[in-house]
Amino acid sequence: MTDPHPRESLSDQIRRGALLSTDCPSREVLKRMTSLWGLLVLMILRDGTRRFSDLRRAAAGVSEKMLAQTLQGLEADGLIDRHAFPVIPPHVEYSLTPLGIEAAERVAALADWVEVNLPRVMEARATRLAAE
Amino acid sequence: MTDPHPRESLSDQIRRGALLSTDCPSREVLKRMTSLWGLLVLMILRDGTRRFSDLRRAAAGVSEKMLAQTLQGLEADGLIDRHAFPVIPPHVEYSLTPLGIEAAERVAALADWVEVNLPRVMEARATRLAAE
DNA sequence: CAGTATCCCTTTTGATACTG
DNA sequence: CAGTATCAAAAGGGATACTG
Repeated sequence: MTDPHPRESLSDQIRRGALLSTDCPSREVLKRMTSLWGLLVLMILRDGTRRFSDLRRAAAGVSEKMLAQTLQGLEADGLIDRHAFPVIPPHVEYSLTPLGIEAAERVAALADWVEVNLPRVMEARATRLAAE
Repeated sequence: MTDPHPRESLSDQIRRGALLSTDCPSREVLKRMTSLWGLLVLMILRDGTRRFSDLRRAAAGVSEKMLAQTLQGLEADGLIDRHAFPVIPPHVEYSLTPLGIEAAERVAALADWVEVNLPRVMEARATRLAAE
């Protein structure tokens, strides 16, 4: 079994097809982080610990199924912690791990860039539309 | 028509549902940037101008349909430039716009983080698996 | 070469109902 | 409360054939 991530530049990895190739796990990790709900969960949890139902409210529009799926994926990746209190009714809290804090920062940087530059993007779309 | 992006903190926008709400265009922009092919195209073009067929080779596995669709989306967003030479056979070159260069940097930062920290993520997944 | 058009299959997602 | 199970709807994406 060869290491799919030798020490070479990122663009070299792209050329070699290692980065994000179908069989590279990084693709899945990136997907979970940049999916709409994954991204929202990471950003919401930057503000602190949240319960399942809090997250449902904060990530407006998410279904129970998708939220549960998203949380499980991020937890498996080690980006968030799940702490269940053994009480009835159930009480479960989610929070970012140190790894998740780092990840959330990058994701937030990207989302922030889009928010800040959205006017420029919208202008580009309008200009293009007007030209037709 | 009210401005969906007033000057308030990002987390306030999330709470208000403005960021990435179904009817906010930022969601679509982010989606194009973080889609597998969108991300790859942005990163490949960081190395310089490429022709359509070059991109097909560089982004191994992409279909003509998806590449064309991706390029049109990124072009409409003002992230890449399309320059068609009026010759036969056709010759079309794609490159990053100044806006696209900024965007590509953020995307690359995220992808780099995932690549660098993949071992930590994989370890988290393995640990979790072993605990069952 | 650089696409577009069409068909079809797979994956994703949402609604709803149910459980510990 | 915090999920799981199930089914139907919708979107995503590939293979192929065709065009300027």
